[in-house]
Amino acid sequence: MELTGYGSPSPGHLDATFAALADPTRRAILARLASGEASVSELAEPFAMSQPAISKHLKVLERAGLISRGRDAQRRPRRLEAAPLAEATRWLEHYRQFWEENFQALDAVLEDLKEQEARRPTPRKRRKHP
Amino acid sequence: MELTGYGSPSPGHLDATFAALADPTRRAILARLASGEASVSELAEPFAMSQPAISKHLKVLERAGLISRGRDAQRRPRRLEAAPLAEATRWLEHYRQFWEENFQALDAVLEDLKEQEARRPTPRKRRKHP
DNA sequence: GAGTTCCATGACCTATTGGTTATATAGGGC
DNA sequence: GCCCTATATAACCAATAGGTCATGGAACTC
Repeated sequence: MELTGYGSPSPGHLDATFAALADPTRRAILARLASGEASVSELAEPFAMSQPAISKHLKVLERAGLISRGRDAQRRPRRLEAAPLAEATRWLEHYRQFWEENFQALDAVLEDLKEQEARRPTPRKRRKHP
Repeated sequence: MELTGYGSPSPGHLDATFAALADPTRRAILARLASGEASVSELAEPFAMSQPAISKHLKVLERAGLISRGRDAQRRPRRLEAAPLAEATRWLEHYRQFWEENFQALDAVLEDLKEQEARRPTPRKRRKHP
């Protein structure tokens, strides 16, 4: 089995990763696993749904590479595998600069508008976004 | 209907945000919008799918608060709204510490294995996770 | 070996997703 | 007013998602 290579941010994984993260039950499961591995029944206990439903969620998480399955007697403890989270984070980081700059830029634009409106009385046509 | 409010980063939004990010077409659209606002037809152009399909994707992005709609003549230029991305990133950041530690731990384990294998010839039973 | 615990899987149901085509609406150019 | 461009919307369809209940199977307990 191959760890997602460092070199190949194969975007197919992002699909599965983000899809897995889109469900609150699954996010809660990951949160639980962040504090250590846990058996299926332990993971199921907080939720008002059947064990098979949890197993399905676990399968989704596993196919996204977000968890792995161990074995300990009858138990199949799940453990968090953070690599896909790292990959997803890297994708989002790509935008961090953007939104941070964005708020600064917004301020700048507002300043600019104040100045310009103080000078020119009427702006013109083809408005872009306000 | 108005601009997506600045105010409510409720966690219900994480569902919609991650779900929106789970599709490669939508991620590509966001990437495109990171370099400036664009009309629907501009956004649709790179893709081998119909305009209504793109409009549907845009609706998903909009309901997730990831984009907003402007108006310019007949055009309805979309603009990136990074706030939900920030929220998603914050959720993931929660795990950053975890996976960074994890890789350190992995290194440590690998070191350890090298040492141990140099000494003991055969390891044993009741494996928990490798 | 019989029962029990833990988990996985199959069959089923409904709602949602992601695409299609066809049509409607809104605004600008002439 | 008429047509063209840009976008939205409706109706439809197949596939997937997220649950259910029932059953199966592996591994411990006694």
